[in-house]
Amino acid sequence: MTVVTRFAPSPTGMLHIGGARTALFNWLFSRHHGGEFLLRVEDTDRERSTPEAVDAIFEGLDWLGLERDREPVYQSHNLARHQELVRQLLAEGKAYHCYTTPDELAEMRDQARAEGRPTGYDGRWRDRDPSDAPPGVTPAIRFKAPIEGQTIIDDQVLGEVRFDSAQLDDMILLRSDGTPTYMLAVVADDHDMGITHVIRGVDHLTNAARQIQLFRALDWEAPEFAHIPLIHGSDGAKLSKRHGALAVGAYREQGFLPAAMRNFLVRLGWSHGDEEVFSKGQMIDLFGLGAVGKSPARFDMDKLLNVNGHYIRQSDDKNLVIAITPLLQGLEVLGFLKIPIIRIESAKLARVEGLMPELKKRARTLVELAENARFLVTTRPIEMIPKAAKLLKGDAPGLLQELLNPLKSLENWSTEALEACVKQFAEANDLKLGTIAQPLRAALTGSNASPGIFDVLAVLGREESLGRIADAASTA
RNA sequence: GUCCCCUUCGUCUAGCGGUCCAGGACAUCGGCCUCUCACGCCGAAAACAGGGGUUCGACUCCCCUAGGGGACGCCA
Repeated sequence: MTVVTRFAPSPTGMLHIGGARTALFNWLFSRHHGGEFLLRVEDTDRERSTPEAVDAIFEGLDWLGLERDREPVYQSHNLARHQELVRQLLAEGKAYHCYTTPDELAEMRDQARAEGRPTGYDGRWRDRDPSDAPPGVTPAIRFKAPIEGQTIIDDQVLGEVRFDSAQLDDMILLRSDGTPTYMLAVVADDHDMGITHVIRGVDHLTNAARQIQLFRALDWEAPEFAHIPLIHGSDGAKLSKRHGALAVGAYREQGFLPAAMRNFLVRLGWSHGDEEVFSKGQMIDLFGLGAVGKSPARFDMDKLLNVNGHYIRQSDDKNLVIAITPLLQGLEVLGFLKIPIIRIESAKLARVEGLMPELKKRARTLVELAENARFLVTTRPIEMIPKAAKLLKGDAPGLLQELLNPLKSLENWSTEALEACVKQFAEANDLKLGTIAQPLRAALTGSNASPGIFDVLAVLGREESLGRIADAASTA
């Protein structure tokens, strides 16, 4: 049997971190088994679904590298089939018309809660004669759920979970306006799409029980279910925008790499011994539902940052330059067009690439990387941060002025030669290296922290370096 | 309120009855490297929620309590 999984978001919002992980697990599971990963847009909701949200979800999945097989299914397109199924259930006596109004329902729930009873629908129209139907009320259609016994979910992550059937009320299959509800649509579409494994958040656990009942009523075999624990915020509460429930697009903007995101996400709930780093291929090889934990995980930004830093260090220098070039240019939005504010000559980009091996050790996001590389592409006189300006007080300008001479006469502008030259200068003047290196750093980078100063000198080149040093020397 | 699920260092987790005075990673704190900041390396501190069982032996199995989470819509 070929494994077929699906990711079924409702396009009422962005693709957030929890949804992304659900998608990842479904994708990994299908890839591991050489099966298919499908996408279904659950847009049975009236106005709440938007095309923008659909686009955002597709973009998010693309960015994460979770390619789908087959074209996405739009649940709303299956309206006729859903309605037909309800007619069938009705004809078989497995569903019935319910004339209870929303107000009555609310009243019923309040009372049940007050009396300590389950708050579900009490089945008041289940066996009532249709001739009792009040005039002017268009009925909804409810499922005639089994009253006795238990419904058992053999969950691939949680194990066996049982619900007393009495606990599961008669859910609505078709709204009074004739549109199908989620519960019916999911079952119908999962069956029609040939879904073999449903992997989703535990918030769907009770739904699984209801859906199993529906599968039985329809005489269909239910898929396997796997309910994965939710992701909580750093304070243990439900994940909200305050602590990371951002759209995946927001993470891209913050400079996270898809590979890092995948690695971070897969480790939230899944593990393989002591291993922390997994390539796409390794994840696919190793992933299994048996190694998925049952307890909820908290979102940890520090860990994400660390993982991202790791992947940045592993990345190819050229690719990193390409990735940060737009950040370096800055983008001005004019209508639909994004236009670079600054044109950067290729010679300057070459500097960035030259220093990249050093730069990438110091960044945990692409945004940070770009910021740290910015001094390489700015034009003289460069800006100084306050801490750098401070380094250029006192003797510093004078020392830099003196350093200019040996530097100017240097034949070979290489890291090694530059290091030898500056060290010799320090020794000759009885200075600790730091005494000259720090002002030099400020002069060249405008900052008090940067990659090794000799590397910076070498990458900046003779002319630019000398110019920047002269600029700083004349601040006195 | 009813039902369901979960519970190992601050966080993510390893552990599937003895190999555990509990291992890894992030974060934290020391140290080394050192021109700064990083990277890297070395080291430290840090957990089996509590109580009962079962067993020769429980982090591992069962029960209870506590805490946390989820579901209870003519939303998905």
